[in-house]
Amino acid sequence: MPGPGARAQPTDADASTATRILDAAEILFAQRGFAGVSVREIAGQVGLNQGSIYNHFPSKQSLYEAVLQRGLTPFREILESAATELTGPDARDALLERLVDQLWRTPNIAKLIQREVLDDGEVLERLSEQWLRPIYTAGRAAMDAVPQVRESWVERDIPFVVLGMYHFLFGPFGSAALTRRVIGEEPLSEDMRQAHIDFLKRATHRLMGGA
Amino acid sequence: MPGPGARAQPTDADASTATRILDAAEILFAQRGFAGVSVREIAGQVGLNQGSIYNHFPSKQSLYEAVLQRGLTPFREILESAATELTGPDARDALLERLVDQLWRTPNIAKLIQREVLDDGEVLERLSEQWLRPIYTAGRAAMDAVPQVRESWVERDIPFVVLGMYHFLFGPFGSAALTRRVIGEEPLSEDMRQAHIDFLKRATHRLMGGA
Amino acid sequence: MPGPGARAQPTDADASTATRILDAAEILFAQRGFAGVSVREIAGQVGLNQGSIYNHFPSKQSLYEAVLQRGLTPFREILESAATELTGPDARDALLERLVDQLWRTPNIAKLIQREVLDDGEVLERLSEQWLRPIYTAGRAAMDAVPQVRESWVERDIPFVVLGMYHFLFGPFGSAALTRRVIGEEPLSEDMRQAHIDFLKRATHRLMGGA
Amino acid sequence: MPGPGARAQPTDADASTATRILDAAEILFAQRGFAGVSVREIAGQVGLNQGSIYNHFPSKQSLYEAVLQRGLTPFREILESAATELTGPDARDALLERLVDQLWRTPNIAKLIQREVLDDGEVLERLSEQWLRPIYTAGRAAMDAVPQVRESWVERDIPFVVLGMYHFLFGPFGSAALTRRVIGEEPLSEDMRQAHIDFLKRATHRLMGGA
DNA sequence: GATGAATGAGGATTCATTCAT
DNA sequence: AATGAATGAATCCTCATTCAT
Repeated sequence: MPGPGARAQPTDADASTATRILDAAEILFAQRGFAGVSVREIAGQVGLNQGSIYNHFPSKQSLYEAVLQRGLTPFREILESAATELTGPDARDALLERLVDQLWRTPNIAKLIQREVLDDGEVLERLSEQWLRPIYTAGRAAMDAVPQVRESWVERDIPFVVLGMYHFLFGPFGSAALTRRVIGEEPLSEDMRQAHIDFLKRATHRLMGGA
Repeated sequence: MPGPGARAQPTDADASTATRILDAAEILFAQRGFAGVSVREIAGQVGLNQGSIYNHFPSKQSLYEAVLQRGLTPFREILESAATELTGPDARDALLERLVDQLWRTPNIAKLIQREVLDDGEVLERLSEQWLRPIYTAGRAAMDAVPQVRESWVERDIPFVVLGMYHFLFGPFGSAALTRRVIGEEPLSEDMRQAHIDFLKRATHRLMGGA
Repeated sequence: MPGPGARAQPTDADASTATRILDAAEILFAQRGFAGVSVREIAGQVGLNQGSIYNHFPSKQSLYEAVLQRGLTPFREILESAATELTGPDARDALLERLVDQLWRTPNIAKLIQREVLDDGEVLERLSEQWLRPIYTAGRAAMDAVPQVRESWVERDIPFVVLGMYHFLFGPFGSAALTRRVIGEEPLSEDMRQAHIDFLKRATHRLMGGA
Repeated sequence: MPGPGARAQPTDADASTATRILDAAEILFAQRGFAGVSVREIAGQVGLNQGSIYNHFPSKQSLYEAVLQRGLTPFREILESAATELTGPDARDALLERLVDQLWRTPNIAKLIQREVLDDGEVLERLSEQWLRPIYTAGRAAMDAVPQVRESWVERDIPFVVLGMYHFLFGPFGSAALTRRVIGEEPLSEDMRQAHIDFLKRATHRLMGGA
């Protein structure tokens, strides 16, 4: 089983070329965004000629989308099963754990998602309509069903609580630089991973008013 | 007094050219990042020839930095005064209020900061060393002085609490698209601004273990 | 009396602006050629705004020509008087001395002339037709009148002898870098000036077959 | 065997693209200098898109250096073998002949070298340290060994004699325009080539005091 | 006369993409 | 599949020149 950040390392030479391209692209796009990365650079990272990329992906845009698609698929699966089962604190904790687990497996994807959110890109549009809105609705329903939540937040807070959950989940990846520079800890260590999971449960519990 | 998002609208034609360039650049850089914006586009937005930009800023990079510098100055002032006075819950709430206030005044800057954090850019480096680290140290000291905090979090959580505060503050701007698409609310409305401030206080209070 | 290379130093602030522009332009054009120098750079050297140049010269090209014109005028006068008097070795030596003298007074002009020759520029065209060809004709007639020359060179050599004279005269300026780097002497020193004059006489005497 | 000025004509369409670029660049750089030539113009001369140049040379500067490098290599070889064998008048004449021969093969290079000397460029720096200074030292030693030279020049003249040799060699190429305009002869004709060689030997002999 | 700002053309270089080999 | 070379558009930036102030 690959450890966290598996794709953050340069990939084995014997992986399929398409996979190696995806891996390199994922890292670079996560580091500098779509516009900040050139096809040449990706090719160079893979040890490939610039034009060879186009034997595997019809365009830079489609390569980018393939990266996202590959990275999002596990989340889609997690969310799909969750949407119907969000019944109580335990289910919520289980969901959180699976999400955090997956995020730590592909931290570049976490960054890419945050970039997409910042860019308000097309991918976000599709993502929103298909996965996030349903999950949000389910999540709100679940929260509404918990008396402690209803009592501890006013209606107006709820969106922020949800957004807060998003940031609690994704933040550590997008803010890795901040952690390193300001807090002085290596953000993607196994140590931090454990701490992230623990914190998430405690913080959620607290935000949920003790439930 | 200019309302929230003052600089989000194209600026008056009678403002100084440099200011109009800064305004246009701020909006575009916030929307699409440094690499995603061309000098030509900025110039076009101002109604200027491409080369005329260089009568006011020696390079695209320096224009970008000027945007950040202008946007960060108010925060610098807020943080400067705060660093010495972070004495208790009231001081904390006051600081939060001033920060949120400023963020809502210049939401583009909030996005730009999040982009800088994602990019781990040079600006972040300077920012970290000069202001964020000191503020973090002061903030941690303040938190350590509060018994409720010490009791309610384990040592390991603290960095996440701090990061969480960052996300509570900045998140709504960077995630505006998410709010609009998933939650279905207009994220930069006056309504949301009020809700943001209220939520922040409540959430902080709660994260601080009731203090 | 100004020493050699008078115009090679930045000029007095109280000289007329046009003169200061000419001085700066002369130095820069000599160093890097017409295409290698920008109007902005000249203006900067004079401490003037870019546009101010155009209060004194209608275009970069015309400034360049003014530099040449100013620099060439003394030579024109020398050559004009010489063309009619080139009667024997003494007249020849006197002409040489006056030419070398003038060249050392304005070494930048010497370089500029060599650049013009390399570029086969328009200035060279006018120069050739008006002064150089007449002087050449007169010079050849003078040489033909000297038995030692007739005897010591074949007809075919004469153009090269003349060209050689040109290079003996102008070479040390255009090749100043060579002198400095290869021979290891400071090429524009007073010492070298004296040596140049002495050498020229000896070399000419020798090339002229002892006359 | 290619005649003189072989590279002065636009090159065969079936030569390698890099070679055709080098050929076009050599001609243009010789005519107008580095700053006076645009990449677009070189590309146009080769019938290539502007950007295609960069498939063969990473920058204009490096293309320029490649032109020089290619042109200088034969001289390097000539000088390398000569530096050790400069034993007497015959060796000197042989060296001269080989140099003139090579210069007439690549007259553009002769002009380029003169431009470099005028510009005091980086190439000149490297050239000086590696080839010219050693050759100069060897040449001076050779001259010092010849009694006629010692007797016919004063110590102070020697650098000028050496510079004079340089100009006798390279002058006709850089001054081609002068020859054409003032003397009225076609400077790069086979006729002139022969005359150049003959003159050089005679002039050298004379400058060397008959040796 | 000087200035700062404007302009359009052109500077070198990079871009994503195509295509023959 | 992979490559090297080609392309046209776009990149940032500098150019000479103009003009209102």
